[in-house]
Amino acid sequence: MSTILVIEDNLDIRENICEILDLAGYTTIDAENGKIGVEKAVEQQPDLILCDIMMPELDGYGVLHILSKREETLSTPFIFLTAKAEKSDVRRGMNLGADDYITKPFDESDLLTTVDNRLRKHQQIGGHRQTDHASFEQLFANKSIKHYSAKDIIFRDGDSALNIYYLNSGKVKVTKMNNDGKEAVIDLCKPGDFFGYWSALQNQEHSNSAECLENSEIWLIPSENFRELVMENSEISSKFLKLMTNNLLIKEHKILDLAYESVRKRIATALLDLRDKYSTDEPFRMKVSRETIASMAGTSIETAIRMLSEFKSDGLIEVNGSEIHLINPEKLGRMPY
Amino acid sequence: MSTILVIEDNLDIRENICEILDLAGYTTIDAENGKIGVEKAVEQQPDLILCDIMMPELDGYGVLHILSKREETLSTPFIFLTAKAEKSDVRRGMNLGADDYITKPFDESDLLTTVDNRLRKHQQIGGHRQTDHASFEQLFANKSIKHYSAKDIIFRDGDSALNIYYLNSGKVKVTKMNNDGKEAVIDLCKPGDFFGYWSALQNQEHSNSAECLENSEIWLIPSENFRELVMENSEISSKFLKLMTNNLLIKEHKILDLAYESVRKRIATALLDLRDKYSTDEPFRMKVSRETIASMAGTSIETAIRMLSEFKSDGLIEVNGSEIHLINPEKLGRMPY
DNA sequence: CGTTATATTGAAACATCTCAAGGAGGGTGG
DNA sequence: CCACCCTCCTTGAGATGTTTCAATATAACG
Repeated sequence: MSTILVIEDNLDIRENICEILDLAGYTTIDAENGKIGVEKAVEQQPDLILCDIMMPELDGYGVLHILSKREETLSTPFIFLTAKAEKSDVRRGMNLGADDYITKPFDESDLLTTVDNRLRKHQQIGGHRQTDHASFEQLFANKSIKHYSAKDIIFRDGDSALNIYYLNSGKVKVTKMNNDGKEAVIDLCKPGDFFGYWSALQNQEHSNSAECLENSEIWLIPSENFRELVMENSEISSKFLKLMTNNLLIKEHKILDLAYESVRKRIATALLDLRDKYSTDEPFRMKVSRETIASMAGTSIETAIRMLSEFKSDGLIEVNGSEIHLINPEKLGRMPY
Repeated sequence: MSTILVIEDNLDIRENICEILDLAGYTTIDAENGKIGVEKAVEQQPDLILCDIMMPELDGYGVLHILSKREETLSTPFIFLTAKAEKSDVRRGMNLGADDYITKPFDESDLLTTVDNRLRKHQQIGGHRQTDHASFEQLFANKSIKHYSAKDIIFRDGDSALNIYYLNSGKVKVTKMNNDGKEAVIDLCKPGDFFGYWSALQNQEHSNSAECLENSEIWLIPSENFRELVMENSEISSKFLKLMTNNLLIKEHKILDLAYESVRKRIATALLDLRDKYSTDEPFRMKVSRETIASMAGTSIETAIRMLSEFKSDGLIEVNGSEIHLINPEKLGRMPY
């Protein structure tokens, strides 16, 4: 579980926050002023920092300023605590690079939701931003850029893997079809993801198909280049190893789900997956075809719809047309059956 | 599909063989004598060679002798065609390094089964032998060797990934359990396979468990070493990239199967998977618990048993106790529902 | 504004799971 | 060497979850 540093001068508030976070299963570190906060942040590298603005010694702005210069903490999510929602305070904090803010007094769920969202978002971006760094320039040296619209097929099962693909913007689903023409979603790609590279590594044909879910800009990298770089450049090969590891772990999990979980639960998981990939901001709403949802959960469209109606009457989601709106994602995740 | 070189001086027989193989979907190359055969073998590097023994110019032994010296063909499966099953002929051929032999006259299924088996076996060994080469010595430099008996747990979900594992001999299954305690087989390992390295790469805890199916010798490599080597040594990292690619493709397929195939078909697939991993020699027979089969197919033990009884009454398999014997694997693979 | 694609619902057919009970084999200790 | 226990395998029958087919409603699009 994640570690959270709480920097707050008021003892009561500090203890209260730590207690709530502890109960929610986070590990907490506390600091009673800005100076100590900075020290502990650099030393212990927490996964997220909650920090009061008004403090003696060194105020919240100062803490943020320092931490955003240091290598160790520069990308740690930073949330301000402000006594009252003074617009100007908040604006200044956000301009300095804070990720979010919470106004005091707050209730438990405010705190937990905000913390949770930021942690999740950070993991995504962490996975994302890594890719457009350093030695990846080489990889993109011979890229060609293509634009696709929704429903365009990027490649099909059986096409020879001439390129690997980097999704710069948009949404893409990677699917695989069985002999009866039923389709399963193997992967959902968000901006910053690579896809179609497994087969390219083996110098084979694509074993799956890729289709755009909305207008997308995709970078094509010749497989040849990719293979060479992977062989030579250990930075790139280890990056891809990590990508594939992640992928494998996700697929393992998916196998387990498909083997033994009920459709109801699989649909819930599909919705949460969609949120994790594509949430821009809470509350999460999104346009997805029922077909996509069904093929993410490995079930028929009708069954998928039935489950959605159940969720709707349970007050977990709202639906209008193809737009789905997650009202209570937490409960969706805790679904017992 | 694979390419097969047929070396045979008798025109009728040669054409007959090629025709059968063509119909079965193989690409064929033919050669009317040993000399031409050698030339074509070196030039076109077929995936398998069928070769008559008695031929003018250069006989079958000669062909085998030459080809087993050449880099290009040294590991290509080589099957002799002998006019009558003269024991001595056959023995001499096998001593020279032939992989199998077919006695003329033969019927279609003889030919196809033998060819099929050899191709499959070769792929396995190819996948296996690769690993104990060259720079893998470094990987094994700090290994410790452990012996486990059947049903021993090697690691559990949640253990920290201190080592990666190489199965030197025996059989291991890697499984993952869901909250209800139901287990799915994620991977079956045969000698020469690595396992438990995904989590080690990420410096995380194991996300699955590994259990021996029979007495096994396992080499443990400290994760630390492994991670360092992967970073530095591009030969190793690219080898593992390939391993993971394969793994991903297999898992993709498994996801599709679990999503939409009937239990009947999934059980058939599980049996064939077992054969592909563990067949020592045809006909295939093996001891596997019903539980393992069930968790490979993602179903309950009872259902797995019911399917096995169906297969039994359809004459596809034979069962005594926990030993299963595949009588008609081809038909098992072509199972329509 | 019509036409097509997509979403929704119902009811029956079907596959699979669960629970329950019995059988076969293998090993252990008396 | 036999009786017993334990584990694993097998079968039955009812309950349940899921799919399918068919009909209708709604949304999307040019």
